[in-house]
Amino acid sequence: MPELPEVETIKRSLAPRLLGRTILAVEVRLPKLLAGMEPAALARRLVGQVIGGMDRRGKYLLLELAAGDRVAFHLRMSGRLVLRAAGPTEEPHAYLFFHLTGGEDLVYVDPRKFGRLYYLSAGEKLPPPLFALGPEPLGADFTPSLLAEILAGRRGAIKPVLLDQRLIAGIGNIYADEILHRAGIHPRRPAGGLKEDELRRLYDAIRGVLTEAISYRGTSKRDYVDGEGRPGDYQERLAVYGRADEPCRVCGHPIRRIVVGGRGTYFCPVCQV
DNA sequence: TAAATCCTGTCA
DNA sequence: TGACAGGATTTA
Repeated sequence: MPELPEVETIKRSLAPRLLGRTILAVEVRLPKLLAGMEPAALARRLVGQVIGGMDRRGKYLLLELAAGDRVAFHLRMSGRLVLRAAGPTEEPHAYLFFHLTGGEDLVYVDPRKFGRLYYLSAGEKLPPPLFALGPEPLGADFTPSLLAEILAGRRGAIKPVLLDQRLIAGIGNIYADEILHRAGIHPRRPAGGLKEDELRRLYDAIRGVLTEAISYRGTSKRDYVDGEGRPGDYQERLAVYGRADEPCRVCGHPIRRIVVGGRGTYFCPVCQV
């Protein structure tokens, strides 16, 4: 579900409200969420710890504990992390509860059960999926020349490259399509074959689309809400994603849907070459 | 490079 | 009823 702008929005909505709170109890209703760890072991580690802040790496949401340990959430397709008043819940897909001081619970809800949680001890090496992440596309070190390096020599289509978290961290299916439309690049173009001006447009589109989407607090197509349960607004700004047969906002030609790298892909056959 | 897999919900 | 869904890993 959530891509970089959505995870960033959740982080911003939760961070000020979680800061300084103590975890009183942990309740796990879906053990497989824990990626190998026993529910009792997680509770042992967390109870009594004070929350020091939140961070984001790619699509991972990091809950930072005052002692230096961290909890990494990956929400995958349908995960939500929300802070709300404590109390018994029979909500069908609420699978993890952090009971906090201040009378609120941090609750993880995930109908499709794809999400995962990793406990990261202070100073410990990151587990493979986090360790292997590519650069942050909004970070200072993500430069046009770094993008050129990442794409150089790749014969595969550009869209799956944008989706590969080991190459660039945080772009998902919605924003890959939006970025390629803004850049005027066909999703099946070989990644290593872009001309210099196309590379520059792609770079600007990556930073521009992601930054704009954050300012609109993410895209809510179905499940996504921020840490307070509020949907985002960027769905109203989407140029191509989910708009098959509707007119391109730039040229009026109908948007097409194809499959690229196994993912539904929306693009304008006139604007994107 | 593609398909299967993990899951449930929604929509045509 | 079948197709599809904002993700990622494993297998062929």
